[in-house]
Amino acid sequence: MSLEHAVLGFLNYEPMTGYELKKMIDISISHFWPAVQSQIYKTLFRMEADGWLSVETISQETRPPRKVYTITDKGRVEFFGWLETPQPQGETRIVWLIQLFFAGQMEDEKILTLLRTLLDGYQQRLRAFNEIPEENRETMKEDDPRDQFFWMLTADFGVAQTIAYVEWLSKVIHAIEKHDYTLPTLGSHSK
Amino acid sequence: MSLEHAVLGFLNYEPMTGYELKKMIDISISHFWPAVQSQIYKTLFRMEADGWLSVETISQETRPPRKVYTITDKGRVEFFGWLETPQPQGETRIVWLIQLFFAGQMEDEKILTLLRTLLDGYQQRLRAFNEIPEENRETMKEDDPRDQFFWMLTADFGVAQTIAYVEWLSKVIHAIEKHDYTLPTLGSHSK
DNA sequence: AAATTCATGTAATAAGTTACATGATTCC
DNA sequence: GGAATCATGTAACTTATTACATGAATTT
Repeated sequence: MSLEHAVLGFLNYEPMTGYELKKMIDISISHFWPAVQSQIYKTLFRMEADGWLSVETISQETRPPRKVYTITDKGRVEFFGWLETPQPQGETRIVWLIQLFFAGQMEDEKILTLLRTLLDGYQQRLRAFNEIPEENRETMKEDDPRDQFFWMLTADFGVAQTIAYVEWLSKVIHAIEKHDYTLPTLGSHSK
Repeated sequence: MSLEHAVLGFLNYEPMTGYELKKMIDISISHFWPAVQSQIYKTLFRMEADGWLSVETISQETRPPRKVYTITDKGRVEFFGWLETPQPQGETRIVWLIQLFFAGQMEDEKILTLLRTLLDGYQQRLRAFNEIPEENRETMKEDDPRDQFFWMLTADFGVAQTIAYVEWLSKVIHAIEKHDYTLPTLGSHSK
């Protein structure tokens, strides 16, 4: 499982609780690998049982005890082995492409409404991406600049992908608006 | 679940068996919504119980009986309701982006090896996409040209997305080759 | 006064994958 | 002779989501 290795990666920077991990994931890798709280806790439990992590439970008066997880040597070996192992191409599951596949059965106006809503959503997403660096630049100030480069790269990927979606949706919307049902010629993409 | 609605969409063209559905899915929507055989059979069973499909079992001498599924009125209502309902932006789960996120801990050469393997894979995928239309054009010859347009659109999306990945990976590879760790400026993407 | 933060967890459900099982027929 | 096609299914497992539960302290 990949969440496990993401957790190892984070804990290799510094020990953390599940709660803190959740926050880290949300502001970093969640746009290509989201994780909900319950899954993180379950994963940490399993990883500790597997000897990849050790736990230190620190009692608090008013709150539940903090369970601080630390990566073990075994975990570190696992992590670095994984880190240089080629991983499969990711999966893209896009429900609205199923809709589009069957859109021949819909009126143009209804299709256009759907597509415009999608375009709008992705444009918003693009704006959200551009606000990420402002928010995080402060947080990362003191970290290794080479680390920072790779962190930013993944955000840059998100931007590139979203731009591709926006451009593609615009193209399709214009084609349908002009009732131009010329079959897209798959090979003829410029560049 | 979306597989259910994809099944409704296919059965709205014509009644089919699970086996035939599997083949249809493989040559059409599998690149953005794959489905394994066991899942299709399970889904068909559930959908029939829900009254979205009806079954006709046709015995055969040597083989298991063909179970031909037909969409019901209830299923058709469900399908067309779903078809015009806005769906969420898809999810992209890409393991190698987790690797890249933590790549600060790896040597440049190892990162480059990973990235070149990925680039190669996506370029192959691109070539595979360009061979799709040749294969399917015959199969689709007699179908509604408006349907055909939307079918090809989803393949075109696959191409566009893969090109975006290829270009992005090339960019990153070149940057690392030149040891240019300038932080990507997220807002500055040309068009 | 209400919402957010901190901090843990469980239970139920859904969705998807892997692997197994059967077995004749037809194509290479 | 071996692989692919046709055609069904089950069982175990993994991964992820949703929803519930608790409860003080702090911020808005």
